[in-house]
Amino acid sequence: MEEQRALLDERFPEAIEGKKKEESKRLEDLPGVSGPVRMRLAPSPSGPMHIGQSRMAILNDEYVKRYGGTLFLRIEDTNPENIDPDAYDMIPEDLEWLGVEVHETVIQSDRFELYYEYAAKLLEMGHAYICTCPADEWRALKNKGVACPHRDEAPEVQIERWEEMLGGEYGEGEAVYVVKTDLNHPNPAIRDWPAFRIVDRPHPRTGDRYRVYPLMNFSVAVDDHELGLTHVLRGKDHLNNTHRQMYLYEYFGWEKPVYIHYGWVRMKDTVLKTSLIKKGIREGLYTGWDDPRLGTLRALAKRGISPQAIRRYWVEVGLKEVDIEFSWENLYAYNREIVDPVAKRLFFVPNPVEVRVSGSPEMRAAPPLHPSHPEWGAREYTMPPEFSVYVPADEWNALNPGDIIRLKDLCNVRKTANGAEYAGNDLSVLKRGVRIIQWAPAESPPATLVYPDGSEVKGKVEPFTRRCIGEVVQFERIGFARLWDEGGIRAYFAHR
RNA sequence: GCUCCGGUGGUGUAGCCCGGCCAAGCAUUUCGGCCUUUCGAGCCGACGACCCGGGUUCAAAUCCCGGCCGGAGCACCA
Repeated sequence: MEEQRALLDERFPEAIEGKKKEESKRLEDLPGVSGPVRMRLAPSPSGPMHIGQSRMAILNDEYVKRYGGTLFLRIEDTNPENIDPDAYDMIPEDLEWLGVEVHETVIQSDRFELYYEYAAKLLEMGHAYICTCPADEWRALKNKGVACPHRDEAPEVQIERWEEMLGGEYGEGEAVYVVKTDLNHPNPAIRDWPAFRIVDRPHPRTGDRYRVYPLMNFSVAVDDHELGLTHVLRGKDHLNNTHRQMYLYEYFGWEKPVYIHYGWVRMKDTVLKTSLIKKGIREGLYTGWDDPRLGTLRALAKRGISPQAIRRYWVEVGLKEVDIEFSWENLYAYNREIVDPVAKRLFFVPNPVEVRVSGSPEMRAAPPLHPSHPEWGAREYTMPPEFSVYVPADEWNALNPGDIIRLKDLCNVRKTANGAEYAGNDLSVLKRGVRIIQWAPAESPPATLVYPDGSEVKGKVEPFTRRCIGEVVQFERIGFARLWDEGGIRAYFAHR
């Protein structure tokens, strides 16, 4: 694929750039930009990235590239119960594939001391407390707008309890660090929120060195400030979190970044949920993170969906707060535009039937590798007299004896009672409505075409296919697919 | 239930802030036609939308009110 890309760049730079310019819409300008921007991607390391998550990556990258500045990758691994150690490597790999340029990476589990420092300060200022009530009691009180007994105790007492919490005096669930906001806030989601909790489970990176873990709202706010972010792009599911975090900004007197909340993306028929995928892989339902049925970037890459198409898609979608329906059709259309000019044409014969053609002379077939680029050459096959070919069974069986059909770029044949006979090479029969089908020579290797729904179709591919492993090709009359050698040729279908 | 968002063709989006140039633009899909030894690409054309109801105004997709519909959050997850 990389080679194809290079080829395209070299020979037809205008094919990429020109099109992009005239057809791509420009992303809306970011409000409040004065000078370089500082933005972030903040995935949690629970698995590789999926198409949904690529939105924030692409959009952040687009803006940092437009305005100049710094893009941080911040791995949010403050919940030891939801970490896949492999994700620390998979996420950067996925970002690189997407063409997202990360300037600096920070990992939150390296920064516990920093969070603790701010936590202590906040206690001293009287804006937080350690609560040792049972969780449900505390929550019930809060929902009624009532302070729990610990809320109003003096900062010295709070500090002391905090030290005890850090020192291991409490077990899981026995103490929690809560940030005070406003108990009478009309939105109960905004009222006092927990900022640190105790977890005994070892962390994949820090082991059992820490047991007091910051919750997302605290670590995110501290890091957003520490990294000097100017703009934060986040899903609107974080709207309330933004409100919560604003209290920290107020208490500490920090300058606030510009927040932009974008809507949800509904994705029908696509498995995105990391936990479900993981379960599926474990149980053998999926072949791996790149199973073609999944919405992971790895799965899309395997099928030959290009990162450029994904970028184009998200740029078109933009940053509105409305929820949207993800459109595979639109993504495929963009991908087709990118892949069509570079994909070699090949014949795949699904459910093949072998047909003997009698009465033919020796022939040379040379179907072009690409109809728009004759200079790329052709796939060349010499057909002996009386040759055999594979053709699609359903199309062949639909013919009646005496019917003529054209083998593309080879010759015409007439169906007979038990085979076929040569019927000349006159192209004018096409005007009379003779159909053209693809074919594969007798010595063709088998191949399997794997569809995104997981179904597979067995067939034959012309021998040239062996030389295209790794590439995205177009099987004529079928569609685009990417070729892999997995102990036999397997083609993963992208789209028509 | 409470709090907060939002509603432009099948899908996505432009316009809405600063009412008229919007009898609504673009992309994609679908359907025709041309071209083509692929049912791909390309070219040409067509269908298709301002959630509803009031109000303000000479004039509303754009402003105001009400309703309806959709979504998010209300975790010691992120």
